Amino acid sequence: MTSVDPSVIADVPLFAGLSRAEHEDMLRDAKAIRVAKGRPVFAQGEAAHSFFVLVHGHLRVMKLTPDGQQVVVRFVVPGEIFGVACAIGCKAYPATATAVIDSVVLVWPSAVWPELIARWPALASRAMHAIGGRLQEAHTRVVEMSTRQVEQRVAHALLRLVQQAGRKLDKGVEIAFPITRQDVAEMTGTTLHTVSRILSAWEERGLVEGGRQRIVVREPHQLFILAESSPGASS
Amino acid sequence: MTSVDPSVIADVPLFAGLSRAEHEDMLRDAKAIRVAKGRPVFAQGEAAHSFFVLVHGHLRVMKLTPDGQQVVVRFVVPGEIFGVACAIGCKAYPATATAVIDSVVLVWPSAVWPELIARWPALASRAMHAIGGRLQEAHTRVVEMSTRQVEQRVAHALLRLVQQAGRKLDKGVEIAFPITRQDVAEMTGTTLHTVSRILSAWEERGLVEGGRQRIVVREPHQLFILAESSPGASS
DNA sequence: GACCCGATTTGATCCATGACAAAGACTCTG
DNA sequence: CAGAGTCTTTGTCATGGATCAAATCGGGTC
Repeated sequence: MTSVDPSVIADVPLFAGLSRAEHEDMLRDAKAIRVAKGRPVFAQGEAAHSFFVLVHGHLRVMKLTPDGQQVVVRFVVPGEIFGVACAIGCKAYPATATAVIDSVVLVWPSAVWPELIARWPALASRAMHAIGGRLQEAHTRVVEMSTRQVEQRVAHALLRLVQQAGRKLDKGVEIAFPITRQDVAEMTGTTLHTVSRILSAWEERGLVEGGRQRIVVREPHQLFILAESSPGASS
Repeated sequence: MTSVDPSVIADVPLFAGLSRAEHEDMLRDAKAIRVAKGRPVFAQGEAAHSFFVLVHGHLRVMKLTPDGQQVVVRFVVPGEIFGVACAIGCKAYPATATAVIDSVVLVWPSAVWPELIARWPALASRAMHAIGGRLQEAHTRVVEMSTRQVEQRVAHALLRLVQQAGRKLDKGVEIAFPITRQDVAEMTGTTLHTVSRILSAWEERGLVEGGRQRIVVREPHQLFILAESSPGASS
Protein backbone atom coordinates (compact mmCIF):
# COMPACT_ATOMS: atom_id res chain seq x y z
CA MET A 1 0.00 0.00 0.00
CA THR A 2 2.64 2.48 1.01
CA SER A 3 5.04 1.85 -1.80
CA VAL A 4 3.72 3.29 -5.01
CA ASP A 5 5.04 2.86 -8.49
CA PRO A 6 6.39 6.29 -9.45
CA SER A 7 5.24 5.82 -13.02
CA VAL A 8 1.64 6.36 -11.98
CA ILE A 9 2.24 10.05 -11.62
CA ALA A 10 4.38 10.35 -14.71
CA ASP A 11 1.58 12.05 -16.59
CA VAL A 12 0.06 14.13 -13.83
CA PRO A 13 0.50 17.70 -15.06
CA LEU A 14 0.97 18.85 -11.51
CA PHE A 15 4.19 16.88 -11.32
CA ALA A 16 5.38 17.41 -14.86
CA GLY A 17 9.04 18.18 -15.29
CA LEU A 18 10.18 16.43 -12.17
CA SER A 19 12.71 13.66 -12.40
CA ARG A 20 11.85 10.08 -11.60
CA ALA A 21 13.84 10.39 -8.40
CA GLU A 22 11.79 13.38 -7.38
CA HIS A 23 8.60 11.47 -8.13
CA GLU A 24 9.76 8.73 -5.82
CA ASP A 25 10.52 11.30 -3.20
CA MET A 26 7.03 12.81 -3.38
CA LEU A 27 5.43 9.42 -3.22
CA ARG A 28 7.23 8.57 0.01
CA ASP A 29 4.46 10.24 1.97
CA ALA A 30 1.67 9.00 -0.26
CA LYS A 31 -0.56 6.00 -0.23
CA ALA A 32 -2.42 4.65 -3.23
CA ILE A 33 -5.92 3.43 -2.48
CA ARG A 34 -8.58 1.77 -4.57
CA VAL A 35 -12.08 3.15 -4.38
CA ALA A 36 -14.93 1.00 -5.56
CA LYS A 37 -17.70 2.42 -7.74
CA GLY A 38 -20.17 4.31 -5.61
CA ARG A 39 -17.90 4.62 -2.57
CA PRO A 40 -16.82 8.03 -1.27
CA VAL A 41 -13.23 9.23 -1.21
CA PHE A 42 -14.23 11.85 1.32
CA ALA A 43 -17.52 13.21 2.55
CA GLN A 44 -18.78 16.72 3.06
CA GLY A 45 -18.19 17.84 6.61
CA GLU A 46 -15.48 15.26 7.31
CA ALA A 47 -12.22 16.56 8.77
CA ALA A 48 -9.87 17.39 5.90
CA HIS A 49 -6.82 15.38 6.86
CA SER A 50 -5.70 14.57 3.34
CA PHE A 51 -5.39 15.78 -0.20
CA PHE A 52 -5.53 13.61 -3.29
CA VAL A 53 -4.58 12.98 -6.89
CA LEU A 54 -6.79 10.83 -9.08
CA VAL A 55 -4.78 8.19 -10.92
CA HIS A 56 -7.47 6.05 -12.56
CA GLY A 57 -11.23 6.34 -12.77
CA HIS A 58 -13.70 9.16 -12.41
CA LEU A 59 -15.10 10.92 -9.37
CA ARG A 60 -18.19 13.00 -8.92
CA VAL A 61 -17.88 15.91 -6.51
CA MET A 62 -21.17 17.06 -5.07
CA LYS A 63 -22.52 19.35 -2.43
CA LEU A 64 -25.52 18.62 -0.29
CA THR A 65 -27.80 21.45 0.78
CA PRO A 66 -29.23 21.62 4.31
CA ASP A 67 -32.56 20.41 2.95
CA GLY A 68 -31.08 17.45 1.15
CA GLN A 69 -30.79 18.57 -2.45
CA GLN A 70 -27.62 17.62 -4.28
CA VAL A 71 -25.60 19.71 -6.70
CA VAL A 72 -22.78 18.27 -8.77
CA VAL A 73 -19.81 20.60 -8.45
CA ARG A 74 -17.65 18.83 -11.00
CA PHE A 75 -16.24 15.54 -12.19
CA VAL A 76 -12.62 14.74 -11.44
CA VAL A 77 -10.64 13.19 -14.27
CA PRO A 78 -7.35 11.27 -13.99
CA GLY A 79 -4.33 13.42 -13.24
CA GLU A 80 -6.21 16.06 -11.30
CA ILE A 81 -5.45 17.09 -7.77
CA PHE A 82 -8.46 17.50 -5.48
CA GLY A 83 -9.31 18.13 -1.87
CA VAL A 84 -6.41 20.53 -1.73
CA ALA A 85 -8.16 23.88 -1.64
CA CYS A 86 -8.92 22.90 1.89
CA ALA A 87 -5.57 21.43 2.79
CA ILE A 88 -4.68 24.94 3.70
CA GLY A 89 -7.25 26.53 5.87
CA CYS A 90 -10.50 24.66 6.01
CA LYS A 91 -11.02 22.04 8.60
CA ALA A 92 -13.72 20.13 6.78
CA TYR A 93 -14.29 19.08 3.18
CA PRO A 94 -16.93 21.31 1.66
CA ALA A 95 -18.20 18.59 -0.64
CA THR A 96 -18.41 14.85 -1.13
CA ALA A 97 -16.32 13.02 -3.73
CA THR A 98 -17.55 9.60 -4.81
CA ALA A 99 -16.25 7.21 -7.44
CA VAL A 100 -18.51 6.83 -10.46
CA ILE A 101 -16.40 3.90 -11.59
CA ASP A 102 -13.76 1.90 -9.76
CA SER A 103 -10.92 4.34 -9.21
CA VAL A 104 -7.44 4.70 -7.77
CA VAL A 105 -6.35 7.76 -5.85
CA LEU A 106 -3.11 8.86 -4.26
CA VAL A 107 -3.48 10.22 -0.76
CA TRP A 108 -1.15 12.57 1.09
CA PRO A 109 -1.66 13.82 4.62
CA SER A 110 -2.52 17.52 4.50
CA ALA A 111 0.29 18.10 6.93
CA VAL A 112 2.99 17.36 4.36
CA TRP A 113 1.76 20.03 1.96
CA PRO A 114 3.90 22.85 3.40
CA GLU A 115 6.91 20.59 3.31
CA LEU A 116 6.25 19.55 -0.28
CA ILE A 117 5.93 23.06 -1.56
CA ALA A 118 8.97 24.11 0.42
CA ARG A 119 10.95 21.51 -1.46
CA TRP A 120 9.32 22.15 -4.87
CA PRO A 121 8.10 25.72 -5.05
CA ALA A 122 6.84 25.09 -8.56
CA LEU A 123 4.25 22.85 -6.97
CA ALA A 124 2.70 25.81 -5.19
CA SER A 125 2.27 27.83 -8.32
CA ARG A 126 0.93 24.87 -10.25
CA ALA A 127 -1.57 24.09 -7.55
CA MET A 128 -2.54 27.73 -7.50
CA HIS A 129 -2.94 27.63 -11.23
CA ALA A 130 -5.22 24.62 -10.91
CA ILE A 131 -7.32 26.30 -8.24
CA GLY A 132 -7.42 29.49 -10.27
CA GLY A 133 -8.74 27.56 -13.24
CA ARG A 134 -11.43 26.04 -11.11
CA LEU A 135 -12.38 29.43 -9.73
CA GLN A 136 -12.86 30.69 -13.25
CA GLU A 137 -14.88 27.67 -14.16
CA ALA A 138 -17.08 28.22 -11.13
CA HIS A 139 -17.57 31.86 -12.06
CA THR A 140 -18.42 30.88 -15.60
CA ARG A 141 -21.00 28.55 -14.18
CA VAL A 142 -22.48 31.27 -12.00
CA VAL A 143 -22.76 33.49 -15.05
CA GLU A 144 -24.39 30.69 -16.98
CA MET A 145 -26.86 29.95 -14.22
CA SER A 146 -27.72 33.64 -14.07
CA THR A 147 -28.17 34.37 -17.72
CA ARG A 148 -28.87 31.22 -19.72
CA GLN A 149 -31.88 29.05 -19.86
CA VAL A 150 -31.95 25.38 -19.23
CA GLU A 151 -31.37 24.09 -22.75
CA GLN A 152 -28.25 26.21 -23.17
CA ARG A 153 -26.93 25.22 -19.77
CA VAL A 154 -27.36 21.56 -20.58
CA ALA A 155 -25.62 22.07 -23.90
CA HIS A 156 -22.67 23.73 -22.17
CA ALA A 157 -22.50 21.06 -19.50
CA LEU A 158 -22.39 18.32 -22.12
CA LEU A 159 -19.73 20.10 -24.12
CA ARG A 160 -17.63 20.48 -20.98
CA LEU A 161 -18.02 16.79 -20.16
CA VAL A 162 -17.09 15.83 -23.69
CA GLN A 163 -14.00 18.00 -23.50
CA GLN A 164 -12.88 16.66 -20.13
CA ALA A 165 -13.87 13.05 -20.50
CA GLY A 166 -14.77 12.43 -24.11
CA ARG A 167 -14.02 9.08 -25.73
CA LYS A 168 -13.92 9.21 -29.49
CA LEU A 169 -16.34 6.90 -31.25
CA ASP A 170 -17.04 6.66 -34.94
CA LYS A 171 -20.57 7.89 -34.29
CA GLY A 172 -19.41 10.85 -32.26
CA VAL A 173 -17.95 11.43 -28.81
CA GLU A 174 -19.09 9.47 -25.82
CA ILE A 175 -18.84 10.58 -22.22
CA ALA A 176 -16.40 8.08 -20.80
CA PHE A 177 -18.19 7.20 -17.59
CA PRO A 178 -21.74 6.31 -16.61
CA ILE A 179 -23.82 9.44 -16.21
CA THR A 180 -27.54 9.70 -15.55
CA ARG A 181 -30.08 12.35 -16.54
CA GLN A 182 -30.21 13.09 -12.84
CA ASP A 183 -26.47 13.87 -12.83
CA VAL A 184 -26.86 16.27 -15.71
CA ALA A 185 -29.80 17.87 -13.93
CA GLU A 186 -27.71 18.35 -10.81
CA MET A 187 -24.96 19.95 -12.88
CA THR A 188 -27.28 22.43 -14.51
CA GLY A 189 -29.76 23.26 -11.79
CA THR A 190 -32.80 21.61 -13.28
CA THR A 191 -34.74 18.35 -12.99
CA LEU A 192 -34.14 14.99 -14.60
CA HIS A 193 -37.50 15.37 -16.34
CA THR A 194 -36.44 18.51 -18.11
CA VAL A 195 -33.07 17.00 -19.05
CA SER A 196 -34.80 13.95 -20.45
CA ARG A 197 -37.10 16.07 -22.58
CA ILE A 198 -34.20 18.12 -23.88
CA LEU A 199 -32.11 15.09 -24.76
CA SER A 200 -35.08 13.47 -26.47
CA ALA A 201 -35.55 16.57 -28.59
CA TRP A 202 -31.87 16.63 -29.47
CA GLU A 203 -31.94 12.95 -30.30
CA GLU A 204 -34.75 13.59 -32.77
CA ARG A 205 -32.57 16.20 -34.41
CA GLY A 206 -29.65 13.79 -34.54
CA LEU A 207 -27.45 15.88 -32.26
CA VAL A 208 -26.96 13.26 -29.57
CA GLU A 209 -27.65 9.64 -28.88
CA GLY A 210 -29.04 8.60 -25.53
CA GLY A 211 -29.00 5.40 -23.56
CA ARG A 212 -28.97 4.14 -20.04
CA GLN A 213 -26.36 6.11 -18.10
CA ARG A 214 -24.84 6.97 -21.41
CA ILE A 215 -24.68 10.00 -23.66
CA VAL A 216 -23.02 10.22 -27.07
CA VAL A 217 -22.63 13.61 -28.67
CA ARG A 218 -22.83 13.28 -32.44
CA GLU A 219 -22.67 16.89 -33.45
CA PRO A 220 -20.61 18.89 -30.98
CA HIS A 221 -20.59 21.87 -33.28
CA GLN A 222 -24.39 22.02 -33.51
CA LEU A 223 -24.55 21.73 -29.75
CA PHE A 224 -22.07 24.55 -29.43
CA ILE A 225 -24.21 26.79 -31.60
CA LEU A 226 -27.20 25.90 -29.47
CA ALA A 227 -25.28 26.70 -26.30
CA GLU A 228 -24.15 30.11 -27.52
CA SER A 229 -27.29 31.34 -29.22
CA SER A 230 -29.01 34.11 -27.32
CA PRO A 231 -32.25 33.13 -25.58
CA GLY A 232 -34.58 34.81 -28.00
CA ALA A 233 -32.73 33.83 -31.16
CA SER A 234 -34.45 30.53 -31.86
CA SER A 235 -37.38 30.94 -34.22
CA MET B 1 3.31 57.77 -6.86
CA THR B 2 5.98 55.14 -6.52
CA SER B 3 6.76 55.69 -2.89
CA VAL B 4 3.94 54.38 -0.76
CA ASP B 5 3.44 54.82 2.93
CA PRO B 6 3.99 51.34 4.39
CA SER B 7 1.27 51.91 6.96
CA VAL B 8 -1.37 51.54 4.28
CA ILE B 9 -0.85 47.82 4.21
CA ALA B 10 -0.47 47.43 7.95
CA ASP B 11 -3.91 45.90 8.19
CA VAL B 12 -4.00 43.88 5.01
CA PRO B 13 -4.38 40.31 6.26
CA LEU B 14 -2.30 39.09 3.36
CA PHE B 15 0.68 40.91 4.77
CA ALA B 16 -0.02 40.37 8.46
CA GLY B 17 2.93 39.41 10.58
CA LEU B 18 5.53 41.08 8.44
CA SER B 19 7.76 43.73 9.90
CA ARG B 20 7.59 47.32 8.84
CA ALA B 21 10.84 46.90 6.99
CA GLU B 22 9.39 43.99 5.06
CA HIS B 23 6.35 46.06 4.20
CA GLU B 24 8.60 48.71 2.78
CA ASP B 25 10.41 46.07 0.84
CA MET B 26 7.22 44.72 -0.73
CA LEU B 27 6.04 48.18 -1.61
CA ARG B 28 9.22 48.93 -3.52
CA ASP B 29 7.68 47.38 -6.62
CA ALA B 30 4.22 48.76 -6.01
CA LYS B 31 2.42 51.88 -7.08
CA ALA B 32 -0.60 53.34 -5.36
CA ILE B 33 -3.23 54.70 -7.66
CA ARG B 34 -6.51 56.49 -7.08
CA VAL B 35 -9.54 55.27 -8.99
CA ALA B 36 -12.50 57.59 -9.28
CA LYS B 37 -16.05 56.30 -8.74
CA GLY B 38 -17.27 54.52 -11.81
CA ARG B 39 -13.84 54.09 -13.39
CA PRO B 40 -12.41 50.62 -14.08
CA VAL B 41 -9.31 49.24 -12.42
CA PHE B 42 -9.08 46.66 -15.15
CA ALA B 43 -11.42 45.45 -17.83
CA GLN B 44 -12.43 42.00 -18.95
CA GLY B 45 -10.26 40.81 -21.79
CA GLU B 46 -7.43 43.25 -21.04
CA ALA B 47 -3.93 41.78 -20.77
CA ALA B 48 -3.30 40.88 -17.13
CA HIS B 49 -0.08 42.73 -16.47
CA SER B 50 -0.76 43.53 -12.83
CA PHE B 51 -2.25 42.34 -9.59
CA PHE B 52 -3.77 44.54 -6.92
CA VAL B 53 -4.65 45.15 -3.31
CA LEU B 54 -7.55 47.41 -2.43
CA VAL B 55 -6.55 49.96 0.19
CA HIS B 56 -9.61 52.23 0.37
CA GLY B 57 -12.99 52.14 -1.27
CA HIS B 58 -15.11 49.43 -2.83
CA LEU B 59 -14.96 47.72 -6.19
CA ARG B 60 -17.54 45.79 -8.11
CA VAL B 61 -16.25 42.85 -10.12
CA MET B 62 -18.49 41.84 -12.99
CA LYS B 63 -18.50 39.60 -16.00
CA LEU B 64 -20.08 40.46 -19.30
CA THR B 65 -21.68 37.71 -21.38
CA PRO B 66 -21.24 37.58 -25.16
CA ASP B 67 -24.76 38.96 -25.56
CA GLY B 68 -24.19 41.88 -23.24
CA GLN B 69 -25.70 40.77 -19.95
CA GLN B 70 -23.77 41.60 -16.80
CA VAL B 71 -23.27 39.43 -13.75
CA VAL B 72 -21.74 40.74 -10.54
CA VAL B 73 -19.10 38.28 -9.42
CA ARG B 74 -18.34 39.97 -6.12
CA PHE B 75 -17.54 43.19 -4.35
CA VAL B 76 -13.96 43.81 -3.25
CA VAL B 77 -13.53 45.28 0.22
CA PRO B 78 -10.43 47.04 1.59
CA GLY B 79 -7.51 44.76 2.37
CA GLU B 80 -8.35 42.19 -0.29
CA ILE B 81 -6.03 41.09 -3.03
CA PHE B 82 -7.57 40.82 -6.48
CA GLY B 83 -6.62 40.19 -10.06
CA VAL B 84 -4.14 37.64 -8.82
CA ALA B 85 -5.80 34.38 -9.75
CA CYS B 86 -4.71 35.36 -13.21
CA ALA B 87 -1.29 36.67 -12.34
CA ILE B 88 -0.21 33.10 -12.78
CA GLY B 89 -1.46 31.63 -15.96
CA CYS B 90 -4.17 33.64 -17.64
CA LYS B 91 -3.23 36.24 -20.12
CA ALA B 92 -6.37 38.31 -19.82
CA TYR B 93 -8.55 39.42 -16.92
CA PRO B 94 -11.70 37.32 -16.91
CA ALA B 95 -13.81 40.13 -15.46
CA THR B 96 -14.05 43.89 -15.07
CA ALA B 97 -13.40 45.64 -11.75
CA THR B 98 -14.83 49.12 -11.35
CA ALA B 99 -14.84 51.46 -8.38
CA VAL B 100 -18.26 51.96 -6.81
CA ILE B 101 -16.82 54.80 -4.74
CA ASP B 102 -13.54 56.67 -5.04
CA SER B 103 -10.91 54.08 -4.20
CA VAL B 104 -7.19 53.56 -3.79
CA VAL B 105 -5.45 50.43 -4.99
CA LEU B 106 -1.90 49.17 -4.82
CA VAL B 107 -0.60 47.79 -8.09
CA TRP B 108 2.21 45.31 -8.60
CA PRO B 109 3.44 44.05 -11.96
CA SER B 110 2.45 40.40 -12.34
CA ALA B 111 6.07 39.67 -13.11
CA VAL B 112 7.20 40.31 -9.54
CA TRP B 113 4.83 37.72 -8.06
CA PRO B 114 7.28 34.79 -8.33
CA GLU B 115 9.95 36.91 -6.76
CA LEU B 116 7.69 38.01 -3.92
CA ILE B 117 6.61 34.51 -3.02
CA ALA B 118 10.19 33.31 -3.29
CA ARG B 119 11.12 35.85 -0.65
CA TRP B 120 8.02 35.31 1.53
CA PRO B 121 6.69 31.81 1.06
CA ALA B 122 3.93 32.56 3.53
CA LEU B 123 2.53 34.89 0.90
CA ALA B 124 1.90 31.99 -1.45
CA SER B 125 -0.09 30.02 1.05
CA ARG B 126 -2.04 33.07 2.14
CA ALA B 127 -2.88 33.95 -1.42
CA MET B 128 -3.88 30.36 -2.00
CA HIS B 129 -6.03 30.49 1.06
CA ALA B 130 -7.72 33.61 -0.27
CA ILE B 131 -8.34 32.02 -3.65
CA GLY B 132 -9.57 28.86 -1.97
CA GLY B 133 -12.08 30.87 0.01
CA ARG B 134 -13.31 32.49 -3.14
CA LEU B 135 -13.65 29.13 -4.85
CA GLN B 136 -15.82 27.94 -2.01
CA GLU B 137 -17.89 31.06 -2.16
CA ALA B 138 -18.36 30.57 -5.89
CA HIS B 139 -19.41 26.97 -5.37
CA THR B 140 -21.82 28.02 -2.66
CA ARG B 141 -23.29 30.45 -5.11
CA VAL B 142 -23.64 27.79 -7.78
CA VAL B 143 -25.47 25.62 -5.26
CA GLU B 144 -27.70 28.50 -4.32
CA MET B 145 -28.50 29.33 -7.92
CA SER B 146 -29.34 25.69 -8.52
CA THR B 147 -31.53 25.02 -5.56
CA ARG B 148 -32.96 28.22 -4.07
CA GLN B 149 -35.58 30.51 -5.36
CA VAL B 150 -35.15 34.18 -5.91
CA GLU B 151 -36.25 35.46 -2.51
CA GLN B 152 -33.81 33.20 -0.70
CA ARG B 153 -30.99 34.09 -3.02
CA VAL B 154 -31.57 37.77 -2.45
CA ALA B 155 -31.66 37.19 1.30
CA HIS B 156 -28.33 35.36 1.16
CA ALA B 157 -26.77 38.01 -1.03
CA LEU B 158 -27.80 40.75 1.36
CA LEU B 159 -26.50 38.85 4.36
CA ARG B 160 -23.19 38.34 2.61
CA LEU B 161 -22.96 42.02 1.76
CA VAL B 162 -23.80 42.96 5.33
CA GLN B 163 -21.11 40.64 6.61
CA GLN B 164 -18.45 41.91 4.22
CA ALA B 165 -19.31 45.56 4.14
CA GLY B 166 -21.81 46.24 6.90
CA ARG B 167 -21.78 49.55 8.72
CA LYS B 168 -23.51 49.43 12.08
CA LEU B 169 -26.37 51.89 12.50
CA ASP B 170 -28.74 52.17 15.41
CA LYS B 171 -31.57 51.13 13.11
CA GLY B 172 -29.70 48.12 11.81
CA VAL B 173 -26.80 47.43 9.49
CA GLU B 174 -26.27 49.42 6.36
CA ILE B 175 -24.38 48.28 3.31
CA ALA B 176 -21.43 50.63 3.28
CA PHE B 177 -21.42 51.58 -0.38
CA PRO B 178 -24.02 52.65 -2.92
CA ILE B 179 -25.80 49.64 -4.32
CA THR B 180 -28.73 49.56 -6.72
CA ARG B 181 -31.56 47.05 -7.14
CA GLN B 182 -29.94 46.30 -10.46
CA ASP B 183 -26.71 45.34 -8.68
CA VAL B 184 -28.54 42.96 -6.39
CA ALA B 185 -30.34 41.53 -9.39
CA GLU B 186 -27.02 40.91 -11.13
CA MET B 187 -25.68 39.20 -8.02
CA THR B 188 -28.63 36.85 -7.75
CA GLY B 189 -29.53 36.13 -11.34
CA THR B 190 -32.83 37.93 -11.46
CA THR B 191 -34.26 41.27 -12.57
CA LEU B 192 -34.32 44.61 -10.82
CA HIS B 193 -38.11 44.43 -10.89
CA THR B 194 -38.21 41.26 -8.90
CA VAL B 195 -35.62 42.59 -6.44
CA SER B 196 -37.64 45.73 -5.98
CA ARG B 197 -40.79 43.75 -5.24
CA ILE B 198 -38.97 41.56 -2.75
CA LEU B 199 -37.41 44.49 -0.93
CA SER B 200 -40.77 46.27 -0.83
CA ALA B 201 -42.35 43.20 0.73
CA TRP B 202 -39.55 42.95 3.29
CA GLU B 203 -39.82 46.63 4.04
CA GLU B 204 -43.50 46.16 4.85
CA ARG B 205 -42.53 43.46 7.30
CA GLY B 206 -39.91 45.72 8.87
CA LEU B 207 -36.99 43.50 7.87
CA VAL B 208 -35.15 46.08 5.80
CA GLU B 209 -35.26 49.72 4.94
CA GLY B 210 -34.79 50.79 1.36
CA GLY B 211 -33.66 53.98 -0.30
CA ARG B 212 -31.91 55.19 -3.37
CA GLN B 213 -28.78 53.08 -3.84
CA ARG B 214 -29.08 52.18 -0.21
CA ILE B 215 -30.17 49.15 1.78
CA VAL B 216 -30.35 48.88 5.56
CA VAL B 217 -30.94 45.49 7.09
CA ARG B 218 -32.91 45.85 10.29
CA GLU B 219 -33.44 42.24 11.19
CA PRO B 220 -30.54 40.13 9.97
CA HIS B 221 -31.78 37.17 11.93
CA GLN B 222 -35.20 37.22 10.30
CA LEU B 223 -33.52 37.49 6.92
CA PHE B 224 -31.34 34.55 7.81
CA ILE B 225 -34.35 32.44 8.65
CA LEU B 226 -35.90 33.46 5.35
CA ALA B 227 -32.74 32.56 3.50
CA GLU B 228 -32.48 29.11 5.05
CA SER B 229 -36.09 28.02 5.04
CA SER B 230 -36.79 25.36 2.47
CA PRO B 231 -38.79 26.49 -0.55
CA GLY B 232 -42.06 24.94 0.49
CA ALA B 233 -41.81 25.78 4.18
CA SER B 234 -43.48 29.19 4.13
CA SER B 235 -47.15 29.02 5.06
C1' DG C 1 -38.21 -16.81 -18.47
C1' DA C 2 -40.27 -14.13 -14.56
C1' DC C 3 -39.33 -10.61 -11.67
C1' DC C 4 -37.41 -6.47 -9.69
C1' DC C 5 -35.31 -2.18 -9.53
C1' DG C 6 -33.41 1.81 -11.17
C1' DA C 7 -33.40 4.84 -15.22
C1' DT C 8 -35.96 7.02 -18.66
C1' DT C 9 -39.82 8.90 -21.19
C1' DT C 10 -43.94 11.41 -21.70
C1' DG C 11 -48.26 13.82 -20.40
C1' DA C 12 -50.96 17.31 -17.85
C1' DT C 13 -51.11 21.10 -14.81
C1' DC C 14 -49.53 24.96 -12.05
C1' DC C 15 -46.90 28.78 -10.64
C1' DA C 16 -42.75 31.71 -9.79
C1' DT C 17 -40.80 34.98 -12.15
C1' DG C 18 -39.46 37.18 -16.51
C1' DA C 19 -41.07 40.73 -19.86
C1' DC C 20 -43.35 44.80 -20.95
C1' DA C 21 -45.24 49.20 -19.61
C1' DA C 22 -45.74 53.32 -17.21
C1' DA C 23 -45.67 56.17 -13.47
C1' DG C 24 -43.35 58.12 -9.47
C1' DA C 25 -39.28 59.63 -6.58
C1' DC C 26 -34.83 61.39 -5.73
C1' DT C 27 -30.52 64.01 -7.02
C1' DC C 28 -27.95 66.96 -9.44
C1' DT C 29 -27.31 70.89 -12.47
C1' DG C 30 -27.81 75.23 -14.41
C1' DC D 1 -37.06 76.10 -9.41
C1' DA D 2 -37.28 73.71 -13.85
C1' DG D 3 -35.54 69.96 -16.31
C1' DA D 4 -33.04 65.85 -17.04
C1' DG D 5 -31.36 61.64 -15.88
C1' DT D 6 -31.27 57.74 -12.92
C1' DC D 7 -33.44 54.73 -9.76
C1' DT D 8 -37.41 52.69 -7.96
C1' DT D 9 -42.07 51.13 -7.59
C1' DT D 10 -46.06 48.85 -9.17
C1' DG D 11 -49.38 46.67 -12.46
C1' DT D 12 -50.52 43.19 -16.00
C1' DC D 13 -49.60 39.38 -18.76
C1' DA D 14 -47.03 35.43 -20.77
C1' DT D 15 -44.28 31.39 -20.21
C1' DG D 16 -40.34 28.29 -19.11
C1' DG D 17 -39.91 24.78 -16.20
C1' DA D 18 -41.13 22.61 -11.86
C1' DT D 19 -44.30 19.35 -10.07
C1' DC D 20 -47.24 15.45 -10.02
C1' DA D 21 -48.42 11.15 -12.17
C1' DA D 22 -47.79 7.02 -14.68
C1' DA D 23 -46.14 4.17 -18.15
C1' DT D 24 -42.12 1.95 -20.30
C1' DC D 25 -37.61 0.29 -20.86
C1' DG D 26 -33.31 -2.38 -19.88
C1' DG D 27 -30.39 -5.12 -17.19
C1' DG D 28 -29.38 -8.20 -13.68
C1' DT D 29 -30.83 -12.10 -10.67
C1' DC D 30 -32.78 -16.36 -9.23
